[in-house]
Amino acid sequence: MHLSEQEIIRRNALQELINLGIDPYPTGVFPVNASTTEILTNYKAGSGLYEDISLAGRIMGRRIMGAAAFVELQDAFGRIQLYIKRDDICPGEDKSLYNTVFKKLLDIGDIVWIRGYVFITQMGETTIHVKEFKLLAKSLRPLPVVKEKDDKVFDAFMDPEQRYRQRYVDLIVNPWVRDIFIKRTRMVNSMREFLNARGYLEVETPILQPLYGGAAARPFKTYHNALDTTLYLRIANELYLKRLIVGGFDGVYEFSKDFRNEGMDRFHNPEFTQMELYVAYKDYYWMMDLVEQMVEKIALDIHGTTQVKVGEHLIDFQRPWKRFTMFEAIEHFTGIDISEMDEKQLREVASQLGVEIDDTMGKGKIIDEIFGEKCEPYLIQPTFITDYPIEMSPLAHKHRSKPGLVERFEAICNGKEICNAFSELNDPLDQRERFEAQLELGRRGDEESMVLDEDFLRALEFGMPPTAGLGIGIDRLAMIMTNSPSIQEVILFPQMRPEKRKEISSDEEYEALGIPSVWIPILRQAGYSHIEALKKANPNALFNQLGGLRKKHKLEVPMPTMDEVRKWLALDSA
RNA sequence: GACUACGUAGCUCAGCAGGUAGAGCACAUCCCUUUUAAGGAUGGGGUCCUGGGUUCGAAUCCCAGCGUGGUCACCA
Repeated sequence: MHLSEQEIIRRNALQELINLGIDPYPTGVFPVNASTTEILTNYKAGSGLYEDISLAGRIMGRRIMGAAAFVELQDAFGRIQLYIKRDDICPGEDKSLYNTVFKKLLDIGDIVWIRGYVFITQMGETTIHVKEFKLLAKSLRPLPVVKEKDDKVFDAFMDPEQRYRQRYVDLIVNPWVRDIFIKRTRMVNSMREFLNARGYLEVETPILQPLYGGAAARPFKTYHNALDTTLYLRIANELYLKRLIVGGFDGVYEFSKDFRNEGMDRFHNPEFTQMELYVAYKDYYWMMDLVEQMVEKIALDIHGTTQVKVGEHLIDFQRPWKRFTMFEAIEHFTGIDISEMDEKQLREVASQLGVEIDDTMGKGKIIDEIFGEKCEPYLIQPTFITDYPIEMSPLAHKHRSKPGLVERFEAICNGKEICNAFSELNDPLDQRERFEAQLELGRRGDEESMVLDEDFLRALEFGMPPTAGLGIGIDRLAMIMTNSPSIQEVILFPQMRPEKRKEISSDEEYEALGIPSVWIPILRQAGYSHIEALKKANPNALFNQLGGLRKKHKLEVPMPTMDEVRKWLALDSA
């Protein structure tokens, strides 16, 4: 394993600690009776508070001045300054706890426990005067050091690749990241409270499904050995929740991790979270009211106000939200009333508006394209769009009065869909026809068409009450509620291409080639970190390179002969 | 999938009329008992993403690949 200079220094420090009889990774319960933020908000000079406190956390900065030092300690809530004075922690003759252990063997990143009392420095900073400290865990890798003054950040750790691959570092170093995920969880908690207060039952349904349904998407496929069968990771849980409505629950919901085998971008992660809710004896109008109430509550719970800043916009979730039918929205943004048009007229409108369509698209798809291009991006404040074309909605109930449409709505916010809901289709014969239309699309090559689920139809045939259903994208909503520009910012471990680790040969492998151990690190540094690379090397070039490195590192070892080098490479010494 | 930008020290970045690799932070040594993004001095640390090509000579120019971001396409 190749270690940087700083890593070697830390490992040496680790060994020295052990030699001093200090366990660098002790176990036990370490009492903590305060937190950083609590102290910073409550402490006042002369208040008599916090005279004997214990804290644990990570060292994030050190300013050493001879026999005293200031340390930045970070716990789960924030940072506080510590003051460590040599003669306080080393009252006797032996000053090694300060001079050696603290000054030389501790580093930024180490996790420590401290005990002391709070005071305020001459600079006015609330600080803990440390009487006692203990190392809880030694850190072997240098942490990026981010500094800040007057809200200006210096050397910010912002490379997205490193931030997402090493989220633990991101969380240590960027306090706003922790904040985003706390808000996300508060959002989920807020929804759960809202739904539980109404008596709906939180359930769990299968993630591994023999048939994937409930949405139009390509699935991930897997295999179960004992059952000798193909299974799919769910793309939605809709059909299972509706089975539960058939079963007699009158309100069920699930926070569902769903999986779709499609492209990734700043709005799509292959695994994402939806909350789906189904309530019997209700319709989509009723569901709109529920969504308004729930999202308004979320904004209030997270921000204490209904107004949320998202990018350039201030979005206000206060009820009631604007409502448009899809036809009204299109007329509003384009001035064209398409409600009575046939497919030919729609095609003309599309080309007139510069909306790209192709011959395979039917009426519903064309309308959807026009809406997606001309309306959706401009809907910034939360808006309900209702009454979608039937072709696009194979699981939604026919509109009670408008032919060709279904009782469906989406809430659009910041130019993006945040939820999708309908009066659920509960007519089993109609549902069978819709599935068959989907099968036809599949036969024509649509890879995302739905598959026919006989068991689901059987359930509907037993009778499902009129039901309102809702799917709400948790990641998308979290992006809005935390003002995050990308889905990766609201998923702790977003999907990334697997990190390729460079293969590095062990010392034994080098030695097996007859290479003296002193040369092994030199060879690695010269670029031959794997013996295969070494075997391919040109012996003359290698020989010269070794000579150079020997000089550079002032090595006291004899230079190998050309013959020896050729032997390492398994060449005849000709 | 297409286009585009980027990939240099642990971190943030400079260097690109091709000529021996730089800064700040971090790290090491020494001096400093209330400092604060950075006290002072000195010093160490690089397969300049990988592989080819052009060239006497490539971090720099060209090609390919890998990785990441952005835009577009796809994703109701």
